[in-house]
Amino acid sequence: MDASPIIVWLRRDLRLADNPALAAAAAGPVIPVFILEDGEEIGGAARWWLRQSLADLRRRMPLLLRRGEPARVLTELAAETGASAVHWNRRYSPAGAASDRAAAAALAEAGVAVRDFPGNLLFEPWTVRSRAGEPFRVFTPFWNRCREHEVAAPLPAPDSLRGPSAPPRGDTLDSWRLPPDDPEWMDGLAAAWRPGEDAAAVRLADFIDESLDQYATARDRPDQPGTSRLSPHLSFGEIGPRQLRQAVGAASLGGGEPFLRQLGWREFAWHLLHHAPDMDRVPLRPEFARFPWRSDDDLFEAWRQGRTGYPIVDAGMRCLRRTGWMHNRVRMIVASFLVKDLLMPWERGAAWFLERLVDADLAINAASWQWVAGCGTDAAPYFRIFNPVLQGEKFDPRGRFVRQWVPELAGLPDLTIHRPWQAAPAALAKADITLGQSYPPPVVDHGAARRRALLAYQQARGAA
DNA sequence: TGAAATGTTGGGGCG
DNA sequence: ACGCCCCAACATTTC
Repeated sequence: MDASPIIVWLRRDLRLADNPALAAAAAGPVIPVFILEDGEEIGGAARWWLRQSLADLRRRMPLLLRRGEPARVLTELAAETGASAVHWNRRYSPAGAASDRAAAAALAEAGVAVRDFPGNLLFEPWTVRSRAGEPFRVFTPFWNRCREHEVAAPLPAPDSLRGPSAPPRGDTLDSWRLPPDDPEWMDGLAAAWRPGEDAAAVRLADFIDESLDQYATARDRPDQPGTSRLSPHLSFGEIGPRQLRQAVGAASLGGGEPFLRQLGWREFAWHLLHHAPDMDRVPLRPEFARFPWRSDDDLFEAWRQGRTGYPIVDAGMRCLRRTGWMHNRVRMIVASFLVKDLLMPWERGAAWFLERLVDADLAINAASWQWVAGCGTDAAPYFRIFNPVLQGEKFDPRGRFVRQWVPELAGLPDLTIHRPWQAAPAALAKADITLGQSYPPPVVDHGAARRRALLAYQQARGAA
């Protein structure tokens, strides 16, 4: 007689390798299921990625698709298939954890065993504590403490997966209509990315071969391919952090430490969100609740479309629109510009990032925007204001990145590519640029904007 | 994981 | 030869 099957509920862990929930079930018949949850908030670019990633996974395992409330879907599926247990790898967002608790309760009620596993983070957020037993609020001591913890080695993919003798039926992927009906920017995503576990492994191997050794310095250069570009693969769990840690550690190249440190920021963000579940909406520093933001739809639209008149900002925003991704250095620059030069509330920028980033990650996004805005606990001080011209000249010195995404400026010489309004009339004419027509003049003067931001900060601090 | 304002120093032009 | 001034260049402070 066939052993009763185990349901493996896959979420943002769309992989076969290093998947503890799957590995623990694979000895007998397995029913892997992905559930499209009612009311789940997922941005347009992420929906596109999810569609591709699920399609890829279904070519490699008999993945069942169902939609609805997980507690109901899973109890029904267990009853239908006679499954004895449901496995999953834990998730850590407030909504995700609540949904998991509800599912666990319903399954227990129905007499179905539940086993949950760690696998999407290196360290469970509640296990990292200071000597005093408190959660950390500053990155460096957090990361130092993490290094004292053991990390399990990644698990191999199961040798084989066996389904039940009578496989249940589910939805078709197409019926979910995941990607928005907007071909204009879907094409850009398709040209830039190949979702899926195999593609993630190739990307990791290429990164280690080509870029890891110089990562410490090259990672700051948007004009060079120095970063891993693994973020969307990691976000969807096509590769797990333990796999990254092992692969990079084994390479023992120069960039290993700084790369793992970046993984550390991911861990820290989820640590913070675990202990401050409203961090995506509420500033961690309470005095920022009364900050005099100036929401302005026209300026926000200029930022979103990449028409601020600051080339490095516009290049980044257009790259995001087109590819669903932006270099981390450029994310800091455009975020600083929105929050400090335009005095716009950081939540508006955060919402746009979640809508358009293929690597949209609730915790990292909230922690990073709060870091830039200065309202996080371990944040850049508010008076630390990026100058978009100097940042551009420092990190894109030949203007290669700007020329790629703001082609109307391509004819300007390197000397003025980051400050076209200072180019000589002859140089503008030669490059076929008319400021105000082919390219906008700066929407704000950075010097004046900086002074205004400092004033607003003092005002908010005084009022607190 | 800043940048601007302010302070200090030392070489060289010049009367 | 000497003192004075100018101003890069660098360092420190401030936001």
